[in-house]
Amino acid sequence: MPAAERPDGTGAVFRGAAGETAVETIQREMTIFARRARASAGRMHPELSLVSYTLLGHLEERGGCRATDLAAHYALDKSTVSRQVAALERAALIERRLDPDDHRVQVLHLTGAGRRILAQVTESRRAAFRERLADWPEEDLVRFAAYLTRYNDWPRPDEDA
Amino acid sequence: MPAAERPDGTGAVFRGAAGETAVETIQREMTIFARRARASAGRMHPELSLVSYTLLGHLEERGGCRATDLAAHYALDKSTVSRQVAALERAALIERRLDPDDHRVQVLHLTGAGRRILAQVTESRRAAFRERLADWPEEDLVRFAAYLTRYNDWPRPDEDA
DNA sequence: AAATTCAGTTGTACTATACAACCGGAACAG
DNA sequence: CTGTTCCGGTTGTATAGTACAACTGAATTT
Repeated sequence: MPAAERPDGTGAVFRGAAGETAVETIQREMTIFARRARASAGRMHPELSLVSYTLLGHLEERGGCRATDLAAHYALDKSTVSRQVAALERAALIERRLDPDDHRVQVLHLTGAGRRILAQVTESRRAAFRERLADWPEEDLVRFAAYLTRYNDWPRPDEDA
Repeated sequence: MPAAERPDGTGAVFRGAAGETAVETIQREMTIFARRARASAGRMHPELSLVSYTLLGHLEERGGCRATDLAAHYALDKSTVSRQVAALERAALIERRLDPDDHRVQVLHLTGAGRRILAQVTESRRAAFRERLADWPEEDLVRFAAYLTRYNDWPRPDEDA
C-alpha cells in the first residue's frame, strides 16, 4: 500500500495511493468508524443502547458498584447516569441495594434478567464481529487487536475496561 | 500477547492473557472507542460537530452536492440533513445554489469561511492524531491504517469516504 | 390537465446529555 | 450534642440530534 518515502526532517513518511500519510488514513478511518458507531449506538439492540450495555458490562465486571463510580469512570454527568440507571431498574435489569453502612449510597447489581440480556447482547455482538472478521487470517486479527488496544491506551493507560 | 493455540475444529484461535480471542479483543476495543467517540463527537470543535464536519468534508470532496445525496450517503433522514444544512448555512459555512435546470434542487457549496473552518478543524484533528501516534513506528502505522481501512470496507466496499 | 414523483421544510416527539438546584444522610468542628 | 459542610443521588430545565409524518412546491408522466 505505501508508495513513497519522504525523508524530510520529520522522519520517513509513507504515503498511500491518495497521497495520504498513514496517520491521515488512520484519522479518516477512525472518523468513519466513529460516525457509523454513533449512528448505530442507539439501535444496537432493542433492549440496550451502547451506553446501557457498557454500564451493565461494568456492573458485571465489578460485581456491583455505585452510580457515582459509573459516572466518574465513563465521564458522564451523575444526572445522566441517574436517569440511565432508573431506566435499567424500570426494565428490571439491575437492582439497587442500600448500603447498610452508608444510607446515602445505593450499590447497583445486575439482576438475573440483566445478566441474561447482557450475555445475549454480548453474544449477538460477538457473532457480528466474528462474521465481519471471518476471512481475516488469525495473525492479522492478533495484530489488529494489539494495535487497537495500544491506540485506546492513551492518554490514560489505566482507565476504562 | 497471544498465549495459547486451541486447535478445536473451529480453527486455531489465539487467546490473550485474559482468555480473550483476538476477535473478542477487537470487539471490546472497538466498543471502547465507539463510546469515547460518541462522548466527544459533540464537543469535537466549538464550531463543528462530528456530523457537520463530515458533511462539510463531503461537500469539499465532491465540490458540492444536494442535501438528498448527503442523506442517502450517510443514512440520515432528509429532515435531519435539512436542519443540519440550515445550521451550516446560518453559520455561513455553506451556501445553496438553486439548480437552474431543476428548481426543486439546491446544490450545496462550501463558502470561503466553510473551507477555512473545515481546514482548521481537519488540521487540529490531524495534530491530535499525530501526537497520539507520535511514538508508533512508521511500519506499525502503515499496518494499522491498512487494518482499519479493511475493517471499514465492510459490508459496503464502495460506500463512504 | 390531472396524477404522480421528487427535493426539501416543518411539526412533533423522543433520547441522550449537561448544568444547576435541591434533598437527605454522614462526617466533622466546636 | 449541634450546626456546618460534604457527598450521593434526584429532579428541573435546556439543548442537540435524530426520526417519522405531513406538507409545499416544482417537475414529470399519463
